[in-house]
Amino acid sequence: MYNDNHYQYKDVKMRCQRAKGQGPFWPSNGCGARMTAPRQAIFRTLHEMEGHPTVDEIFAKLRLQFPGIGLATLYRNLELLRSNGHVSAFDSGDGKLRYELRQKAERPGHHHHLVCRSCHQIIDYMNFENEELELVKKLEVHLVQKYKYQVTDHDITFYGTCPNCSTERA
Amino acid sequence: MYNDNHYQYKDVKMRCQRAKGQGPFWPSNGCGARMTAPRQAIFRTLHEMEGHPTVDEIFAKLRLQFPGIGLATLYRNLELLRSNGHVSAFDSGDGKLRYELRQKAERPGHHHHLVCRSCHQIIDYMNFENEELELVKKLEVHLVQKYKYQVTDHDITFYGTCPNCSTERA
DNA sequence: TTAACTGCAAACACTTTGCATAGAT
DNA sequence: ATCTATGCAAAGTGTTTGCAGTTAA
Repeated sequence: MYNDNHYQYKDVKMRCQRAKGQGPFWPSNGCGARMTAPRQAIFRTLHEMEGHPTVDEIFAKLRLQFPGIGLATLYRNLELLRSNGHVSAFDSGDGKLRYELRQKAERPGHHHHLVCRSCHQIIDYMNFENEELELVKKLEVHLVQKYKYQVTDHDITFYGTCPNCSTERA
Repeated sequence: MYNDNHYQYKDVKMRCQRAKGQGPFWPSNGCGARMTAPRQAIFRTLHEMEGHPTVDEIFAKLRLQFPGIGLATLYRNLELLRSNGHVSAFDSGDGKLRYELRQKAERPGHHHHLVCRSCHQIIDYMNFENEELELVKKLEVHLVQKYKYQVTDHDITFYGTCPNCSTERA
């Protein structure tokens, strides 16, 4: 049973996950995905969170608003969102997946990550110029030609040691 | 007990993991790391393997040469090697870590990854020109200045669908 | 009305840890 | 002689799955 039902639907468009070429949006499109209160709460929580929360961080916050929700529901929805492209999953090296809304509003420019190998802090950066975009485009075209991959996205991550961890060791 | 002892030490230089500024190399440097038969076999196996094997793939091959070795030993050594920088760990998105010798010989040029979101196949590519190197350098300098990170390395990954998985879905 | 979704708990897969023993230096 | 590494098994951790009941459409 859903323990809490006071959230209203948002204008969330969820692409159909099962068939291609079918009506692409939720709700009532015949592709199966339904908007429920727990799912609604998950969207809401993700929108409210900053950074790259882990599943348990999301779950903790979620439970404040929606006490009865189960962890499995969160996992199932995150996977659904990921496969729909609404959310991206990211492994910072500590074994826990971290999630992030792909577009909090309307594609605010993609960013990349700067990860501390020691404490797993993650910094976003988005200092890309045309230069980067050109290079990436070039690489993509090359990869498509050479390997016949349909490239959908990319990820650039720098690893290192954050100021805190540097001074700790020094 | 070590069940197999017919491997000889190699000229593997393992950086000390515990203190900085101390004698940096193994063996007999006082930093604690010792070369043992199982460890030797792990090095050897990694050298022999292509691609980005998972732990169980490494373990399977390892057992052929060194039947008595324990899985925990492999994990412990991979972590040691990773922290020493001899090996890099990489998550392709299927939840299993994949390992790769950082330098099979003498830094043969780093490569990046092209990952299939569907079957998790990984292709290496190394088509980087000066262009890329310059861009990356520029970004690194920027990141160091702005965030005070000591950047040690980076990773560029393209995601998409491989030819096999594309045709399967079509 | 029916097919999707949920919560719970049990199962899972991968990794880490405790401990007594073996081994490198 | 000392202190690290090993193998085994048990514990841990994060994630997935089976199921009976609930709910969106």
